[in-house]
Amino acid sequence: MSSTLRQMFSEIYDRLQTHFGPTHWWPGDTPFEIAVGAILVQNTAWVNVEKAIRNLKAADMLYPTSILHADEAALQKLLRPSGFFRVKSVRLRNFCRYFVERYDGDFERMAERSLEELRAELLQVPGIGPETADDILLYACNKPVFVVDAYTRRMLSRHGLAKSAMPYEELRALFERNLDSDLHMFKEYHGLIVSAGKDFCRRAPKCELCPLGPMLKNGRPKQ
DNA sequence: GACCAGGCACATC
DNA sequence: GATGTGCATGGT
Repeated sequence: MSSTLRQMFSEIYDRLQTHFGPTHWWPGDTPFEIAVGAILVQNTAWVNVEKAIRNLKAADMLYPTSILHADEAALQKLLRPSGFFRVKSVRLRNFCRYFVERYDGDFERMAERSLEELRAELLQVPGIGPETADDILLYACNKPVFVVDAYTRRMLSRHGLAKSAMPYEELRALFERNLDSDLHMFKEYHGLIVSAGKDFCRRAPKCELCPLGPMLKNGRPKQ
């Protein structure tokens, strides 16, 4: 059974890759922009996050110290299009404070530490939960961790591979147990799930266009 | 005009 | 420890 799951996770990746090609996920010019996006995208559509990031860039504010010392009302105004702007301004500042005080705003220095140490630290920052921490670890710090998000849950539950209520850590472990630990592949796998989630799995209970459709039946691989 | 979107923290039971 | 709720904008 374990080897079956392993084969299945591998085939899911292959099929998505064949269908979508390279995703080059996550979008963002710098690791800091990636971290900001990871916080702003919490329970929010990405198109709205892009607007807020554009605002930050236009205001020349997309730097840890700029955000840290920004006027609260001014920061909130820039974040407005991404929703939840009052909590997000606080969460963004919490991350920037940690990042500047501990690593002098330098992702290379941050990445010198181990995955486990960084994950524990990030989860201590108020406003950074498991998914946001793993986004930052994988795409900004280049640590091989598998990101689980709403699309991932949806894909697994739609295809009968896991219950959507399964806790985050269990889902992450499920992937990490059944995949080789490979940074590039983890980045692409998540990018592919996002692509598939956006294009095929948003509403339909059965997504007939889904590249995984023909493979999965009741959670078992179809020969 | 309802409903949803790549979460998280906190309160309550 | 499970479950519910506030946070808020913008697209469908």
